[in-house]
Amino acid sequence: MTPLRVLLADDHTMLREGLRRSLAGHGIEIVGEANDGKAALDQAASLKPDVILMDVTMPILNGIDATRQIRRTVPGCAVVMLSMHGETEMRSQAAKAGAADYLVKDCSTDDIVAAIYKAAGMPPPETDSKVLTHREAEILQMIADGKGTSEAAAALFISLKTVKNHLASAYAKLDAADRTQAIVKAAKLGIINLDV
Amino acid sequence: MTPLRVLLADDHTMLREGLRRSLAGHGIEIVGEANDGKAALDQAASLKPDVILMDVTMPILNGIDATRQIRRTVPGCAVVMLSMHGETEMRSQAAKAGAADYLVKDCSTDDIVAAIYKAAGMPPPETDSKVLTHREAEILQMIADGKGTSEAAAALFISLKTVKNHLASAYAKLDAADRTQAIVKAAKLGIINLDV
DNA sequence: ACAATTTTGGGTCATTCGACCTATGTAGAA
DNA sequence: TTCTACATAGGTCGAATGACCCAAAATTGT
Repeated sequence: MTPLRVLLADDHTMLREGLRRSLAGHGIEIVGEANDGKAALDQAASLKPDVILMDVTMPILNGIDATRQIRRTVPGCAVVMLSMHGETEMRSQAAKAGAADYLVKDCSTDDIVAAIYKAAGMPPPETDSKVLTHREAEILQMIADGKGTSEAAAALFISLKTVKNHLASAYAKLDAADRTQAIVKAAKLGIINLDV
Repeated sequence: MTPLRVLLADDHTMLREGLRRSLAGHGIEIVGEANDGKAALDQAASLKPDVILMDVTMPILNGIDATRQIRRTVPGCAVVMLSMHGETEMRSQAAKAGAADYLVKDCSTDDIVAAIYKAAGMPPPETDSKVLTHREAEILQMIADGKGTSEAAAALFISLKTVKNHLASAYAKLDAADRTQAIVKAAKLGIINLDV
């Protein structure tokens, strides 16, 4: 019922925003973001997230060392490590530091979601909040970002009619009377994201 | 810059929601709500809010006793007491327990805001995010809550035209092209609230 | 008392929106 | 293969929306 509370720890803002977007709609709530290992440590203590998605290479304090300390000081937080490459060496170090999992950054969103739930000791919510199709959610997100119907159509290289159809379908599924309600409801469900 | 983190402790859900609404748009973030004194104690420790708005009469553990314990265990949290009545007796007990202020529940939102900032040792943000007039924000909130234009008009006993005018005015101030963008922007600014 | 702001109300206009309908191609599942 | 779901695209139609004007109470501040 209550969404998994996740902390993002990565020094790349762009990647964090991408993750924030990608993880929306999977019952995952991003409760905080950290730029470096030290910040991750602090936020882990104060926010007590269920899971921390932590990059290996970060300034000030690297992800491995941060994980080791977090596992000691905040044992309730599971840590999923992210890395650019899949070096065996790193994997074992991460495991030794107490990481629940180790992912390479080019894996799919579903992989990340699965790893997060596995780390939290929960099964992924399957069809849970997957009320909307990818396309519907994508278009709804663009509307929430301030694009108009025709702008969304242009950006996606599809017809205005198609955008309207997807929106209409989304409204029906969300039981929303208009796009404003749809945005609000989708945001509440975590299907789209109003941040950034 | 960063909003004041406030915890609401009151056993009346309705009053909490009202406060949540009222305090939006004053640079105040409601980080949690508690139903009773014990929950307030727990959440004060875990959330470490800047200020706690605490009712005097609550089940399990009353507000005065909860305040006393919180002031001892989480000295960083200032406590503003709320009461139905302004008994002198209570006031002095609250002060003795370490409350920063004591408000009667029929005071205005501005009074509460002022008390919260005073308790946090900060000046209220004056004209800060007061981009919209009360009426504009009120109507925008109703739209966000799923009401249509005419429903809002009916609820406020004013003309449909007036509602449209307020909305148009709000759009202009928020630099929003339509109501959806206006809702999103207003929510980001904390002027309205998408929760509840 | 006066000025400024807010709230209220009106009108017109083109544009957009959402409801309702059908239809095609492409997947994937049974 | 057949069936289902999805994405794509079109049409029509009435209603709602937003842009652009305007003005008069009511409130507030000075």
